Amino acid sequence: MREQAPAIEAWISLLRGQSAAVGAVNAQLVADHGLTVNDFECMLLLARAEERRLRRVDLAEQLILTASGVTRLLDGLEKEGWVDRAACASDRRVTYAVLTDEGLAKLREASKTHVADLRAFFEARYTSEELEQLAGLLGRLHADAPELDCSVD
Amino acid sequence: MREQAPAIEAWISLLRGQSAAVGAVNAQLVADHGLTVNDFECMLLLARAEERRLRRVDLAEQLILTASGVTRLLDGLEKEGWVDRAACASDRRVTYAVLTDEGLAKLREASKTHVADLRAFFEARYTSEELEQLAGLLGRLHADAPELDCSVD
DNA sequence: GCGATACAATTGACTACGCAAGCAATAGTA
DNA sequence: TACTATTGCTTGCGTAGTCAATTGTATCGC
Repeated sequence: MREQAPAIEAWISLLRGQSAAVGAVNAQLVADHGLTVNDFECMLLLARAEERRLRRVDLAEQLILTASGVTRLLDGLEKEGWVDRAACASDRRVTYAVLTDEGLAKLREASKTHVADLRAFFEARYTSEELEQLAGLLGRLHADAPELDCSVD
Repeated sequence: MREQAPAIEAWISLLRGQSAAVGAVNAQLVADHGLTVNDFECMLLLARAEERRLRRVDLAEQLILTASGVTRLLDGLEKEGWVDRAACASDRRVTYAVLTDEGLAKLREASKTHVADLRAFFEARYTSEELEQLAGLLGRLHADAPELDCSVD
C-alpha cells in the first residue's frame, strides 16, 4: 500500500501544492479586489486578445472550463460591467465576450498588487532558474495524453 | 499588460497544468471506480495511518480541506461503508474516521488501475529525473509563505 | 434547396466545496 | 469550583463549477 514511484510523489505534490498556492493567492486577490483567480485570468485573456474580445468557446479552452462554466463566469463579470457582449458578424451563433474600458481599468488596478503578490509568493520559494524549470515542466501537463484516454492497444 | 516575469509563467502553468491533469485523472478514476481523487486520497491516508484511523482535523490538514469539507467527504464514504466512525477514549470531542475492511478492499482494487493510470500519465510526459525535480519543486508550494500574508514591513 | 449533423451558447439540476454559526467537550485561570 | 477560551465537529447557506438537455445557427452531402 505504501507507494514509492516518483510519479506518485509528483502527483501528490501537485495536488497539495496547487491547493495551497491557489488558496493563498486567491484569498489575497478576493480580499484586495473582489476578484477570483478565474475572474482575473479571464479578464487578462480578454485584455491580451485582438480587439479585447474572445469567443466564449476559446475562453473556455484557455481557462480549462466548460462552456457553461464560462457562461457563468462571464455572467458575474457582465453584472459588474467589466465585460460586455458583442455579436459576430460572420457567425450568428457566437457571442464575443469583450473587455470594457471599466474592465480594463479594473484589471490594471488589480494587476498592481496581484502581480506583486504572485512574484512574492513564487520568488520567496524559487530562484528564477527554478521558476523556468517549473513552468517548463508544468507546461507539459496540459499537452495531450494519448496513454490515458485511448487505450486501444 | 503583457507579462514576462518567470513567476507569472510558472503561475499560469500551474493553474492550467493542474486543471488538465486533475481533470483527466479524476475522470478516469470516477469512470473506473466511482471514486473522486479526494475520496481516494482520503482512504489512502487512512490506510497508511496508525490503526487505519485519523482525526478529522488531521485529515483536513493533509487533504487541504476545511473541517466541513472533511465532514462531507466522509459522509459519502461512510454511506458506502468504506469508512466508519470511532470515538476517542481520551477526548470525547474527537471522532476518528476509520477505514473499514471494505474500504481497504475498495482502495486496493482502485489502486490497481489508478496507480497505473498515474504512472502512465506522468511517465508519458517526464523522465524519472524530471519527476523528482517536479515533486521537489512543487513540494515547496505547500510550505509557509511569510511574504504573502504578513506584510508588516 | 433540404435534411442530417455539428457547433456555440444557455439553462436547470446537481456536486463539492468554503464560511459563519453553533454545540459539546476540554483546558486554562482564578 | 466556576468562568472563559479553545478545540473538534456539524450544519445552513452561498458560490463555482459540472453534466445533460435545449435552442438557434452553420455546414455538408446530395
